Amino acid sequence: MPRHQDCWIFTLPELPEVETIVRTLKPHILHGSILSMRLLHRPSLHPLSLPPENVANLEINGLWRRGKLVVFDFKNHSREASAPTRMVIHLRMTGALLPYPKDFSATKHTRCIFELVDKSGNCINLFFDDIRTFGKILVTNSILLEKWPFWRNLGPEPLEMDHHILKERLGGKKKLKSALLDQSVIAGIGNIYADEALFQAGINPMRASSSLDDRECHNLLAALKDVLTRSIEQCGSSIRDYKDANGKAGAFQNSFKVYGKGGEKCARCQGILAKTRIGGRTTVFCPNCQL
DNA sequence: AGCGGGACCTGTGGGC
DNA sequence: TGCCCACAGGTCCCGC
Repeated sequence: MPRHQDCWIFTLPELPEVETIVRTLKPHILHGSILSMRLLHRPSLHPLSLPPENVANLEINGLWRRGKLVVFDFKNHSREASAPTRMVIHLRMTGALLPYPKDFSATKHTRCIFELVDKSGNCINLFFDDIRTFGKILVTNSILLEKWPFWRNLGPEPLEMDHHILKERLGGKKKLKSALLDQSVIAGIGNIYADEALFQAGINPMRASSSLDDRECHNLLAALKDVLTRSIEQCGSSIRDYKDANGKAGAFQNSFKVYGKGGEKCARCQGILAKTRIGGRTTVFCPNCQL
């Protein structure tokens, strides 16, 4: 049976894409119950995870985002101490969470299937599809979760930050671009929004992160909030069009000023955008506008 | 401590 | 048409 997902799928899910996924998934699964978890690909389970067998009869009473992570909160009906109270999914590069009626089958990229009953009593399969298999599922509880350094060290949310905090967070010795991608400095920023925000703020990505003054930190945070907020309003960015995506793709890719545009003209000064690598990541910026 | 490089992975696209 | 290879990205890990 052909798939016609009601939720967006993305490559490279960063903060706005994960926010969009959470928002579109909520009406389908919030206050539903996960009956079971069928793991089809072992490596997709996080090494710190409780076993999939522990997932049984868990009511989803919270679904939210932290950085690039999707977080499920469970109410435990079985009252067993071993029952998970939380599940965290990192989609990494190509992960997707797709709810379908239960008679839809897996694809070759399906790594896990959650069988659930929604709040109206309909049977739903929530598919975790992941082409490149970098994504991880962590079934956990609040105590176990704190043993995961990535979670414990996750930096503050950029949309809830003020620029004094950003200045403090950027006080290390990294290059600015690397600092923005470091999830322990600030949560949720990936390659796309780092480059877009740095361009909008007119700041060179190769600068030492601690070299930014108050005004520059203020401008950078304003730019970050602006690109993230505008992207969320447009349901994120879709880098590649999945052929079966039912036309529901994000639109913010049409607003990119620098990402993927190395060698093209700068929209501001008409100079040529430079493409380089910083911290192993492709970085595009305008050497003329970004000082 | 930070940085570069490699590893992990697969689909895509350019060059020949 | 087909083959090869670079490339894309987030995070971890290793060695300098």
